[in-house]
Amino acid sequence: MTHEVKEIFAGGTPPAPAALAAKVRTLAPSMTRSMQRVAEAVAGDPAGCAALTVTGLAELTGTSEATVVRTARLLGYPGYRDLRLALAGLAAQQQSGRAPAVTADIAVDDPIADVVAKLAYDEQQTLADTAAALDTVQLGAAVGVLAAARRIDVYGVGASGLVAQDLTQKLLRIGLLAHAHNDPHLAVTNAVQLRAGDAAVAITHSGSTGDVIEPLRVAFEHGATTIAVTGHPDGPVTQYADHVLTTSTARESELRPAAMSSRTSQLLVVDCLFIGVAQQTYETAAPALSASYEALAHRHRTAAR
Amino acid sequence: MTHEVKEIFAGGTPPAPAALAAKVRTLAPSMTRSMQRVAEAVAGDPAGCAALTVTGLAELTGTSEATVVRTARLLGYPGYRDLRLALAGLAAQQQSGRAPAVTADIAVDDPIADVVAKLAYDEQQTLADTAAALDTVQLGAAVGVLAAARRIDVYGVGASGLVAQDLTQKLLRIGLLAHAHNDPHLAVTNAVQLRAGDAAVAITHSGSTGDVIEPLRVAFEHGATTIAVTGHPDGPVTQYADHVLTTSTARESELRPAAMSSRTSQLLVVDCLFIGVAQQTYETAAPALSASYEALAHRHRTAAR
DNA sequence: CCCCGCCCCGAAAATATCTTTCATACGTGA
DNA sequence: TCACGTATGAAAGATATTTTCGGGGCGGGG
Repeated sequence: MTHEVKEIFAGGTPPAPAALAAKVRTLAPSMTRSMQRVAEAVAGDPAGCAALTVTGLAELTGTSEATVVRTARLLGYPGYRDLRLALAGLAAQQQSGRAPAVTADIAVDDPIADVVAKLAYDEQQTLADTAAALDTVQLGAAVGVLAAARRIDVYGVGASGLVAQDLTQKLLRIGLLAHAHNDPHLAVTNAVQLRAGDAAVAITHSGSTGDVIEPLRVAFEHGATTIAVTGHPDGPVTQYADHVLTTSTARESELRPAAMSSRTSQLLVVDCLFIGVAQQTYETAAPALSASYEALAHRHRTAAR
Repeated sequence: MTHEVKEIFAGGTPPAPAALAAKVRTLAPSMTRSMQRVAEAVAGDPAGCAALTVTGLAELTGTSEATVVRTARLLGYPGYRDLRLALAGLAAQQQSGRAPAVTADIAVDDPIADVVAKLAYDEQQTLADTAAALDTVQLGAAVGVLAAARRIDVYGVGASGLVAQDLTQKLLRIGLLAHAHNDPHLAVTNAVQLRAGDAAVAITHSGSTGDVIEPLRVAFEHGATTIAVTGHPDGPVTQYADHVLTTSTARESELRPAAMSSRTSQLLVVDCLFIGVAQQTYETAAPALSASYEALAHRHRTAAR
């Protein structure tokens, strides 16, 4: 069963071009120890690994050929051969293009200027990873669903709750009927009302937040079209999701909780959703946007510009 | 014998990195007809050829596998396998070189993939700008204020309200007494309670949002230390701010409201504040962080492994 | 005009590489 | 402790690559 799911997922995701490091991080938790060793080697030294055959990489990581192939599959490639090609591409990009730039962790005694630089760099990296790994087909489908939905419910708690509210605020601005639910009970209560033609969006980094999965399940079972925005596409939440949008998972450190970069990633996805929907509903969205600007204008003391 | 010579030559020339087209031209005269066909195909469509096996490329060029291998040798690679890897690298380079052309605005008819690329690029740009423009002295001072504050009130409405909540969530996690106010009336009511030793933070992009300025003024006048996070440091809000943190102002377009990039910018500033405070209060912050992780753990259905 | 020899070229054998299968060992929960 | 499911590597099986080898075109000499 589990394998079936994995294979379907792998099939749906076309071979990643340069978002490999991100994918490794995203999928690392669902990997076995041996596979993690392989993934680590691959992410750590793309150029070096590209020079190795299956057997070589297996020996290097102290595993077997089978494990290497399995890892390649999990990362979304048909086999090791293709992973190797992608690796070669990645290596070439790294070498020619931008600085590989070592992301040092933020330390307790870093001066504040370093903190700013490191944080900015990390968030930029997160954005790049997310954009590279985002499945545009799924995104397009999700946009279509939202644009056509009679009503949109968005679920998220904690840090993801803010992202849910952000999406809702934006959708409301272009005249769509959206609502963000923070309270799990109320969320479920409202989810019961949904039916075919409605849309439900669940936002959860872990992919296993019960408080968010539950309303999505109810919405799903009542016939609403469901969308999951998660960093763990193999988590339980995807069971009830018609469309899955994957956010990138950056490694966290003691001082920097995962919530920070997952939020950046989620916001990018949400922004893409919003722009996509705005494009599709441009006729109504544009006037609605201007209207909301004007309505807000008088809340500013002086026209600041 | 002839082979010996070729091998020596190949050995002396390290695998070409990206100067493949040049090499093809240089060596073309010394190639036989069939080999020229292969070389031409390779130079003309690296990406396409990288996807082909020896047999595939042989068929495409109407030649045989042997000829393909011979061509690869002539180009300086040990065999076709290595040529293929180089080809993949070249293709990746070409593609990435094309990407930076996304400076343009987002148009109504942009395909979804372009939207993703442009949004990601813009937000990255915003981050870079913000980090570069951020006054680390002011930031350091603000961090000191928050770390020492008895109580922290954060004001923000609309999109900035979410940023206010984000900051509050984080500060609460490390054991500080923080509260976000969305309701302007309640915000003012609470601001009256503040006094010296307390801190108030106002978040407003325009710098002229009355609903946010008002509570900050009250807090300021009651002796609290005040911090403004704004994109318009010359706006009214700074009158009542002891410390001003400037967020970057990106141009907005019809489809992309200013709220989008200002939010990115604000979040970076808020993250920097948070990390700074966490550093200064590390002794208490670290245990508080771990505690909040554990408290949350049981809200996840299954340990995602 | 025909013959001879050189070397380009591709078919097929030989080899390397990748993939799949299967049995074992490991860890986990009852 | 046992039973079950899962992870893992050894080896068989399938592909891809490389090598070998002989046919055949082309130019020069007879």
